[in-house]
Amino acid sequence: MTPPPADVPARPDTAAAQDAPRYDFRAAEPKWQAAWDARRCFQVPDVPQDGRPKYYVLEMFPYPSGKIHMGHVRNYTLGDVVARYKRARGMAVLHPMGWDAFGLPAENAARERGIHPAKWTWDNIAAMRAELQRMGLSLDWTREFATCDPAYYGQQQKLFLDMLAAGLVERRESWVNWDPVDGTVLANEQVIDGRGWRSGALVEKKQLSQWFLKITQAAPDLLSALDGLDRWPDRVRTMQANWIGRSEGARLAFALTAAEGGIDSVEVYTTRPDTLFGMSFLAIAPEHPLAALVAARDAAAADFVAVCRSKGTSEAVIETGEKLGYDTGLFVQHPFDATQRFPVWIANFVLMEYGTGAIFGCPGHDQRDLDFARKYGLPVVPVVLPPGEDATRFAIGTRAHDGAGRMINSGFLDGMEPEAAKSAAIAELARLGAGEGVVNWRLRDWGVSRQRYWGCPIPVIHCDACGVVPVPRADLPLKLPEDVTFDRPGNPLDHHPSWKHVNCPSCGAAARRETDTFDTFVDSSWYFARFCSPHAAGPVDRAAVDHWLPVDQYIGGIEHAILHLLYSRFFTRAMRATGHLSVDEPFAGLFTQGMVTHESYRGADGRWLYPEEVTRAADGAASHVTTGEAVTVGRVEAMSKSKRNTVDPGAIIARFGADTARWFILSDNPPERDMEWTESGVAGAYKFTQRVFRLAEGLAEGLAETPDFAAMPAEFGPEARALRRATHRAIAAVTEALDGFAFNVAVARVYEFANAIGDAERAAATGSAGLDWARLEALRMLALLVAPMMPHLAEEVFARLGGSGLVAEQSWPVADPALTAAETVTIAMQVMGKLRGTVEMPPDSDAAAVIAAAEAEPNVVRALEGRRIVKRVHVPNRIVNFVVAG
RNA sequence: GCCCGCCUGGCGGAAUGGUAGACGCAGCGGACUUAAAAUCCGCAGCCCUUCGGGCGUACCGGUUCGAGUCCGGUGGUGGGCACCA
Repeated sequence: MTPPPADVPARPDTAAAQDAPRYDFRAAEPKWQAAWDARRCFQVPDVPQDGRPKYYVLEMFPYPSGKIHMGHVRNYTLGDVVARYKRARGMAVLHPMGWDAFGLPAENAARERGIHPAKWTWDNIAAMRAELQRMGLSLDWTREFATCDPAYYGQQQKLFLDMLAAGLVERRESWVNWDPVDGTVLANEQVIDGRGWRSGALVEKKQLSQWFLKITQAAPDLLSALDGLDRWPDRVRTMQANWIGRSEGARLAFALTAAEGGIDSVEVYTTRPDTLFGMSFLAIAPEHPLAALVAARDAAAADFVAVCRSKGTSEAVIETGEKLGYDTGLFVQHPFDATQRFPVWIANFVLMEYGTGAIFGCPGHDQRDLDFARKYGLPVVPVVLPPGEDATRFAIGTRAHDGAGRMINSGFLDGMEPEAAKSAAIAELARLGAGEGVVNWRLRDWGVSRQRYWGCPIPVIHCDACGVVPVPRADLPLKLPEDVTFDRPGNPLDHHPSWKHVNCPSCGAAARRETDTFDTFVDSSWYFARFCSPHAAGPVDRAAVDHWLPVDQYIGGIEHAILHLLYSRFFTRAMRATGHLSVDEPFAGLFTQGMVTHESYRGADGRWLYPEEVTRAADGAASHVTTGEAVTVGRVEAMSKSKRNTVDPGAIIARFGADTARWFILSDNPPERDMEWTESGVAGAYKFTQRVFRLAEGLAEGLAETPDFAAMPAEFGPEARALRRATHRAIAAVTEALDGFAFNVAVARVYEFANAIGDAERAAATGSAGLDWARLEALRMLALLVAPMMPHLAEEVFARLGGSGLVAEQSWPVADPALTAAETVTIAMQVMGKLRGTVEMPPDSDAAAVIAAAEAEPNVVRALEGRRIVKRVHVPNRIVNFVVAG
């Protein structure tokens, strides 16, 4: 075990400090967790009858990697604060937890270490569950499930068959990243610089027949319903809207001057039909059917297509790579002027998945087209003249002009603005029968087939006579075979000796099971619904989902802003269409948290070092704890295993306690921002847990007997009144902060409150009337206010102050407005917006009184000297501002 | 490349268009202690010589009596880009 860094206090359990009473979290945390458990504080029925309003809090469930990381601690702490707070506010809170348990890492572990994916996964779940339970989360563990359990994925298979029957599923060809050496499909993240991560082989695109969920059918609804998601962050809604990508444009056909293998025209989608007269070439995707025809007779074209194919399927790679083209020698005619001909190029930046897989190139007004035209010496004709430019001299340089202006060089469109020209061009295309105005969507159908073992089997059978036949429902769940090996490349399901060989349920002839499994995004697209009735015989219990859905507050990482959330929104619609639930949106409220970051460290030899291997001297110099060699402190960045800048939550909780970890993670900064984990921050949070405990002990020990909380004194002295004002202001402020997800502000208000209690403790010797009672009130309220954040400490303090029952079962306190009112307000006095002083006034003083007070202030008088007051601005209880002339 | 964020003292951050820097961390000074740790109290944006004044929320510009906050642009930095979860 490595010694603690120099700036962290000695281990609390061995620290000297015999004089100060110490909060023993090691005893308290398990004790209160057991107490909550015994009282089943956090369990709710599938269909409650007690009339409390429902509140469903959900954090994105974890992938069971084996250990929780700080991102989990942050996510589940945020959710737990909400759950505990809403429960205290009188709501029936559903707060479940489970495991997103299928996925690639389990197969990687199997290949690398020979562990079966199931054993690896279930062992990881057991370890992570224990860690989560030590955090003291208010979870209903009776609802726990893992997606790799047939009890879950069998229900998912039923949902799929329902969607198949409802016409929401389709089988078709699509392109995948193929590793020819490993004989396997690669995820984009497994393609590194165009090569397979394990084999190093050049990756190629390959076409496979795959299952698709028809999410594009829902595109208009998925887009328009975003408006109603008013408790989602705007940026997530914007990102989804852009992803769905509705655009208005034109679809038009360009006739080839000579037909190629039966193809006599190329269809193009464009959002800029107004710029058709600026065309200088036509470009098709390397996967376009016409490209294949050309490649069949032209070896150089075939080579070019093969090079493009080696780039993989990632859009980021395609769009950032060098723009390359191949001139096919073919020509198309301009739809408005058949005498004009343009070359047809195959271009690597044209995406087959978007529009029609072909574009017309207008270099003057599209940057990508311009880059391409400059590279290959194609003409650049400006057709939109920017305002203030001279048509006879305007030319495009290295920047395409995509802004406003008037049409030039454009025949019948000349003089129009682009918007009008779009309509006119579309009308003309329609008149000529060459094209039409269309709405296009960027969103593509959701390919759910994966050539992997550790996923939910797709429940269909392929029969030569009958085609695709669903697995009979009586045979569900269709379980994964357990006797699989990972000693050779490819999908173990595919080369299992017997699993895929079945008889056709329809005709009885020999047939083959589908050996693909579902994308793990399918598993996570309906788990929130299953949590409502995790033991139901069907996918969901209708009464349970009707009661609990939608999720009132969903919390997770911003990295899921698009795919997971969009797929879940689609799945909810598909489940409604197939009669499983009634809501149309799964998540009424969404909160996206930032990442947890840490400094990174490198030793003299360039190796990354773990934080516990590094110690910092007083001057900030870093060195290795054992060798003493100098350490380079690197950037603060997201915790990752490769940079070794991770901090193990298990170690933190063992050393400082769960409440300390929770408190620090909440206090550091606003939850939507990235937070930096620092050792001094944890130490500070730990000190505060002790301070709260000491404040409570200070009252309990300083008095012969604890005041009777039920008997409020008739009279309070000035100190007691001040404390009571602080107490009720803290209640109001913490409540407001929690409602607004401003947990760091809630923490700050608690600190202020604790400072006020400390002041009262020192004043206690004066014997101020009612002060002991006010201190008891303050400390009990403090316990209630910190309870969502530090639940164990809250219970301990509350119990020591004579509270009966559990804090977890107490109602949230309510501030008394009579006690929170201010006696005076501070009004800022400005001259021309510059602060010249402040004045104390009774609240809601009228303008004349405030202005008179300001004009009597020497500093203001000095600033006004020799100037004429033009205007006096008065904002009640805030400021007075003199506008002067001269 | 495209889409979306973020940028305030040494650090994390606070601030319905109305006193910028609450609160915490680190720091400095003091109390307590034989001493240290722990604890408690106080100070603290930068600059000018003080009463007082100037500057200051990445940078440039705009709207406003008044801008960290609203608008336009620039720079830096982070997330996503469809088979990682």
